[in-house]
Amino acid sequence: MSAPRSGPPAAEAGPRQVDRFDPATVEPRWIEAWQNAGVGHADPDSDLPPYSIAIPPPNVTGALHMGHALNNTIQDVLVRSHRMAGYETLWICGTDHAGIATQAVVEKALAAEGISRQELGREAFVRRVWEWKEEYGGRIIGQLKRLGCTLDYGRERFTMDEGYVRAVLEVFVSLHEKGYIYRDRYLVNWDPGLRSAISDLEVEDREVTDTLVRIAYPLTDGSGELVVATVRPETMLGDTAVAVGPGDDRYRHLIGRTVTLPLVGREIPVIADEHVDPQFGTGALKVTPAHDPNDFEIARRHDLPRVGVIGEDGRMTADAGERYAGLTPAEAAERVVEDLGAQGLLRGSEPYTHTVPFSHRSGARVEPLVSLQWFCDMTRLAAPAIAAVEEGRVRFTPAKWGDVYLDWMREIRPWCISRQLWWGHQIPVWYRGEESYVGREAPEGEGWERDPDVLDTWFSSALWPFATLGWPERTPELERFYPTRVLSTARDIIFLWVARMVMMGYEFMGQEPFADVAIHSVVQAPDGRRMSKSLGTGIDPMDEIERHGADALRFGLLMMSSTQDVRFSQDRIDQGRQLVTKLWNAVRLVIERGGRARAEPAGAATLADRWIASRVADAIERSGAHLARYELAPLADLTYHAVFDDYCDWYLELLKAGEATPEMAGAALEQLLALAHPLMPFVTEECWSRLPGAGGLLAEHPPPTAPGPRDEAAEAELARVQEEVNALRGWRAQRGISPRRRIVAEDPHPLTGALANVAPAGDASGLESRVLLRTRSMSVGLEGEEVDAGGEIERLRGELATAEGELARAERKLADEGFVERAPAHLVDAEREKAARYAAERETLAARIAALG
RNA sequence: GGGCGCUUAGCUCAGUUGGGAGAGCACCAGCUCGACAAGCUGGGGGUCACUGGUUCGAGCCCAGUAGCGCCCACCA
Repeated sequence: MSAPRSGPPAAEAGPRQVDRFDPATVEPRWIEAWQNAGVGHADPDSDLPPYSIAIPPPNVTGALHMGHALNNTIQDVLVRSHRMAGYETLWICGTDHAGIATQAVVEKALAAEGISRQELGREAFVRRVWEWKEEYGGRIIGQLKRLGCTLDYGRERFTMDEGYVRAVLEVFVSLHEKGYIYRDRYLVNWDPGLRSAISDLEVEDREVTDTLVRIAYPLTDGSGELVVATVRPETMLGDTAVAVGPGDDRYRHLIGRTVTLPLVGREIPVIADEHVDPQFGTGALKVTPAHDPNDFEIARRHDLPRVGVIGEDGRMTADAGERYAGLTPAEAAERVVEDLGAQGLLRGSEPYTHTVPFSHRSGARVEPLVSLQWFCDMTRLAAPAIAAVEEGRVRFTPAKWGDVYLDWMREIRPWCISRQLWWGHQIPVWYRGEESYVGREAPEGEGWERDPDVLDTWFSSALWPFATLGWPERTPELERFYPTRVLSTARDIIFLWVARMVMMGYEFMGQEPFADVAIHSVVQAPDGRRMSKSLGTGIDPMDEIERHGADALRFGLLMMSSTQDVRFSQDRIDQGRQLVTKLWNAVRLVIERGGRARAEPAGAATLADRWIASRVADAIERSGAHLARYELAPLADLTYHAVFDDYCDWYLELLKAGEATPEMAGAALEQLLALAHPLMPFVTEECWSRLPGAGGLLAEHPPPTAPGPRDEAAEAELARVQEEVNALRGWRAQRGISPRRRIVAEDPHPLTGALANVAPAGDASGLESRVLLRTRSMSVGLEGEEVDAGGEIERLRGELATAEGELARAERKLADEGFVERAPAHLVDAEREKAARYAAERETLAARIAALG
């Protein structure tokens, strides 16, 4: 009887005003409250067992990106859980100076002012970078706070702060004394864009189509020519040999003779080397030791000279000859081909697609060239780090990443640690004439010049887990919190960073830097591409926080997280937001019904109470198991369903129906808030603060404990209720019967009655003639309704068909001797029970159809 | 060239030892009943990439094929 609402527009009020949860106003309050309470602060003198994590330090250039948001959410979940569980928890906070990246950003800013770093000079430039760091370095820390991360902000470190510089110097000097660090003229990956050497790990291969040119090298004695193939014709100017396969009959007679290098006139030998593939090109390989890694090795084997024709400026050197010096390699290539053509020495060309190294940093094509650099030999450092993973003292999750790590470590090569940059740890080596000095401080005496190069950023990052704790001093923090417990990261820096931390940890602390390495997903753009600013595919986590709140973002990211790459899913963030709202509203209801925190269940617990206690116990148990295995998505999922399904959908409905007590409602809610808190700290903290009887911060609450024991009987009984209620709801929906219309049933469970508006039939036999729904445990009828025989028969026939299908299926299985003999007994029994039940149902249905028809 | 991973509902993804395929979103239908319309209830929707094998039984184990992705690698 709903009269159409009419009247003045004012009366048409929208939905009733509700007290909504607003993350934008609530969340910042708690950041401050946690900070004031010292929630992230770690005390090395505490008696509690330690639990520490070192944050992968974000670059000072940076803003929080989605990968940071996920990684730091994971770490905060771990840290908050352990803090609640009674560990003295330290989450080490800090940022990385990120040599190349930061220098590039500042250079770019200078360029906008029309200044180059060279014009500014080194000292002034470095000052500018420090200013930049002061201005922007704090931004990402602020963003971590906004995400809810409970780092120990009071102990913030920077990879170039005073103490850290001491640690780096100490390590360099020590490794040099041990003979691991040495200086050598060696072929390195030269980045002409950066004008610096870069390490193997900073090189990426890209596919490029070049032209393979065939060039004739005349034999010196004039008896013919040898044709070589190359994609880099300009490098011929630096050739010092031609190599052929040792077993290649075409060229056997030429080995030991010489050819005259065109355009240059140098007489160079024809040599035999295993490296040459007779099948490729002409089977003759021009050898340019100064600009090709293979040729470099060939030259070593054959003791050939090296002629560098490309310089560190990326241009042809004087050794390339007057006609080419100063040109870019591309220009030189063109001119070389032209000149060779003029001399009639070209023997054809073809397009050739191959992979070519590019700088990961500047994007420039890497120019391999021989250069004087500092290297660190890794073989001795690697040994204990390999053993650690083999023996399980450092465990990767998922374990396959341990194999990837080991494969790389076992083939480890020297690490080029010097960079021709200005921003970074300057190499602690001084020169005076032929003398050199390696030390923590400048040597005594006049005329010493410090090595201008700086160390690879990862050299300092490798010390992070112990340098941040005060090493080389034996500080209380170091004693207490090293080794850390877990390193959380994506897989892309396993070699660059993780492996090097393990090596340095063993070398300088004699202990692994962390017990676990938890590798999480890389978050891709929704279309599967990389999230990147330049591609325009980036999604800013701060935008998501602004729109949906940090809790929703955290939950969504955890749901997405996995062991493989995942596409960013807005829907998961929405799911998080819904859980936030649900929790909020649940608390409102519980408060309204007199629920309290820390409530002692007064009277006898009801069935519903026993059931929710058991469900909460189950959720807590499972969450602990997931947490221990770094399974964050299942953890988030079970939290969602514990709150949504068990507590809100079922338990609170029972509470409203008077079948549960406010005491248990409060007690269970308290534990669910504690359970969800590490995932969604803000809304849970806010809810906690509103719950009568609650005091103190949820962040400092003990870990969730079940408000009652596991209760199989209660769970089984409620499963029956759920089955009945679901059947009734489905039936009502199908028949268009309002939930408000009361129906009768033969022997419904009392809770079914309460939830589904069902009353026991006064006269069960009377009901039998108008049974409209049958579940495993009850028959349902509608009072006052005459059964429409036709429609009812049709419906019953449908049910009959289903029952017969199920029966046939069960019988088929039971007829299978293999199944009956070999399957576990409980499965066979279950199948027998099923067969019996459906057989009975078939009879009942057939009888009812007969009665109606 | 070597290695690793992926392929499950329209979309994004779960699926722990092999024992009747799940979630969120989307879609359809019905609901304002005092926690929640940022909601509730119900529903439809899948040849688990393909082929073969092992097994009483395979999304799951094995072999192979195809497509996609990632990592490592010194063939001009």
